Amino acid sequence: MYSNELIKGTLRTIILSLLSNSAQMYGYEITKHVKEQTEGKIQLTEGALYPTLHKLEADGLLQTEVVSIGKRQRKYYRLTPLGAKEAHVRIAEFSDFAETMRRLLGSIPPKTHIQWQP
Amino acid sequence: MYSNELIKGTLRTIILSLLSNSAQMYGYEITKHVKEQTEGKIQLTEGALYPTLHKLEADGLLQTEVVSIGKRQRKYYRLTPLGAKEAHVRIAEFSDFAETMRRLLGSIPPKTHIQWQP
DNA sequence: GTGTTATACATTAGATTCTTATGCATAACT
DNA sequence: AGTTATGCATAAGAATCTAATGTATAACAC
Repeated sequence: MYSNELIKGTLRTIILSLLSNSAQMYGYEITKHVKEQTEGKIQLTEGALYPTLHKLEADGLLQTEVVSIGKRQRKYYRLTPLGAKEAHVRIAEFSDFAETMRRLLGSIPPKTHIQWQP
Repeated sequence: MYSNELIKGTLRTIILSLLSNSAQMYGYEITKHVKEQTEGKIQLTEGALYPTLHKLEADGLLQTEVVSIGKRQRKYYRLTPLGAKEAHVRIAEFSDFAETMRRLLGSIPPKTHIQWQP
C-alpha cells in the first residue's frame, strides 16, 4: 500500500480511466477492480470514492443508471461525452506528469536500457 | 501547468529528492529549480512549500542553517541521515506508483502483444 | 439455522494540505 | 523612482481524504 498522500489527486483520473475502458461500472466494482489490478497497492475507500462519484456526476462527466439485483440496488456509472473527453485529457496528463516527475526525481533507473540515437 | 490536484502529495517527495541530489538548498531556490527543470509544468507555491519544509524539519528529516547574504538571510535545508533514508524510500515509492498507475490507466500499450480470446 | 463474510449504498466529524492573499524586507535593474 | 526579483513567513478558507458509523441484502460454512 502506498502512502496515502501519493494517491491523493489521482482518484478522478482513475475513475475516468476505468470508465473509458468499460461501458459502465458501479462503485463497489470500482474498488474491487482497482485493488485487484494493483495487487492491493491502491485501495480506494468508500468515504473518498462515493463523494467523488457524486461530484463527477454533478459536474456532468458521469451519468447513472440504477439497476435492481434482487432486492439490492446497484448504481452504474458511465461517461457522458464530456466525461469521455475529460478522461482522455486526464490520462494523457498523468502520463506527462509521471514523465516530468521521473526526470525531476532523476534517480530512477530506466527499466530497459535505452540507447539514445541522436 | 498540471491540474493542481495531480501535484498534491508529491511535494514531500520532490523536496527530499532535490535535497538528495544537492548538498543543501533554500526555499526560494527549490521553487526556481523545480520550475526550470519542469519547464514551468510544476510551480510550487510558497504557501505550500514553507509549511512543508517546517514540517519535515520538525519530523527530523531536514536540518537548517541560516546564512546571511548581505542584509538578507537564506535558510538552507539539508537532509539528516533519517531524511536521506526517507528520500530513497519516497523516490522508489513514486517510481513504483507511477508504474502501477501506468498499468491501471492502460493508456500505454503493453510491451507484449496480447491476443484476447473470447 | 446462525455466525461470518461479501456485497452495496451512503454520510459525517475531524485531519490534512493546498490555494490565495497578505505582510515584511532587501537588492537589482531600467 | 518605480518595477521586478529575491527571500522569508503566516493565515483564512477551500478541498479532499481518513476512519468511523449506519443500513440492508445475500452467500457461505459448519
